[in-house]
Amino acid sequence: MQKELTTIQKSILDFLIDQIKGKGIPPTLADVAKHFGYKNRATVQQHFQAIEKKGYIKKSPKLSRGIELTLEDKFFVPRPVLGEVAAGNPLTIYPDAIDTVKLPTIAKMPQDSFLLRVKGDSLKDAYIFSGDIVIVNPNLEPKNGQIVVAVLDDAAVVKRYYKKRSEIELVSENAEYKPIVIDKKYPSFKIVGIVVGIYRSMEKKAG
Amino acid sequence: MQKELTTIQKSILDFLIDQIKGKGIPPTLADVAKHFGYKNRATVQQHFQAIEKKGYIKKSPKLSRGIELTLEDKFFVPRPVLGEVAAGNPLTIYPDAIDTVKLPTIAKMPQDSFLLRVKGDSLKDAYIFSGDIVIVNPNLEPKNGQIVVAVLDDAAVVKRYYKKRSEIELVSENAEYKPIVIDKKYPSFKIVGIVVGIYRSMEKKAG
DNA sequence: TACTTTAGCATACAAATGTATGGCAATTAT
DNA sequence: ATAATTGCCATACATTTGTATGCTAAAGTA
Repeated sequence: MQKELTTIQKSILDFLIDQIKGKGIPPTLADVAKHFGYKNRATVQQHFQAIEKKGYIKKSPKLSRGIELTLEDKFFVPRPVLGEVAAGNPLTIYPDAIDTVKLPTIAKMPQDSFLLRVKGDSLKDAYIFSGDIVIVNPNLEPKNGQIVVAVLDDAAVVKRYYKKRSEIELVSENAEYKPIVIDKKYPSFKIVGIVVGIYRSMEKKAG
Repeated sequence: MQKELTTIQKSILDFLIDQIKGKGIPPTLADVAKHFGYKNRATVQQHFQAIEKKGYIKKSPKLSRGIELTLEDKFFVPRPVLGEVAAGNPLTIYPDAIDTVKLPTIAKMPQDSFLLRVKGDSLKDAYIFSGDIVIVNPNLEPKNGQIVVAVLDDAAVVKRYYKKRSEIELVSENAEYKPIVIDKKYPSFKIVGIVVGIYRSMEKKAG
């Protein structure tokens, strides 16, 4: 059983995961200190010791960057699924994480990106299906033809994005659904992010 | 265009790949020196310079373990893609997808899953498409109805698995392809593993 | 109140690490 | 024959890196 991490310890562990999974190489004490604005490596050192004591990482003494994640089998990283998003008709976004999926480490998770589970089949011609997990990057500008997550009056949809002169079209890749057309001035409309990847677990589907 | 590596440079690069892929963290000069029996780090240093000059790696100056591989896809950094596998007709497994990875290396992989890129559309009704990455676990026994990777005469296929009395049926989820029926005694048939997940990147598909 | 945990700082030090320079022998190319 | 490349070694040096120790302060707990 693992003890609870404090908020700061958690954020440091997140940074470690981010670096190891993202950059492929664990950071040094100095790297972490710099990232968090610490003036001293010893501060990070002590955080590492605390995190290791609680069993979340393992350190190889004297070895530079000798930090290993002990979390899991390394092939999958647990990530929170923030909500459900409709590929057909709009669905409500839940404020808290609704689920956790084990995301394969190959899946590129850019900084700040998050996961949503897709409901509905309006994107079936784009090969996205109900139950799939989409990886959403909120820091990218949508380009025409990309699949985006958008919010309309507190409901979220996954659609293909097309910018027109004075309006934005959100298109389903399923003839049964008609495009949603939004005037640019529409108040409660917002692009949440771009879908950069899809993951689907086969574990429970045997037939 | 990349220049040819010498035999020694190649073996050092192989070691680098092996460490980065396998251990997850690039080695230091001293690590490499020790592995090859060099009495001096400078020797490795010079090999690195030569290899970098030829474009196979990139070094971050002054940074410990600051070696990056430039060959690869980067998208699949944590795991090499071992080859392509046919969802339609059998396809040969390419050993040169990443030139150091051959099928036997499966045994060498520290964890228990590997990746294959799917070609063909025979599983489109199972929502797996050409270009998708399937995550394969070789340590599971196939159950009826599960999607498996199998090898038939040096070619690999992804199909749904059904065990009959005296034979095994590999079924495509696409009416255009007929099931492959294999007698259990068939010599060059082997189940490689079970597909436990699918990952698809959207990066390059903008339309 | 006293004690523990958390969070941060400063300083000091040994070892690890990357780098620069020069030397030497063998091979290969010009 | 000369030059360039390859492969390896030695030494020296500045940083980087991990570690140890002690100090301060805030917050929570017994």
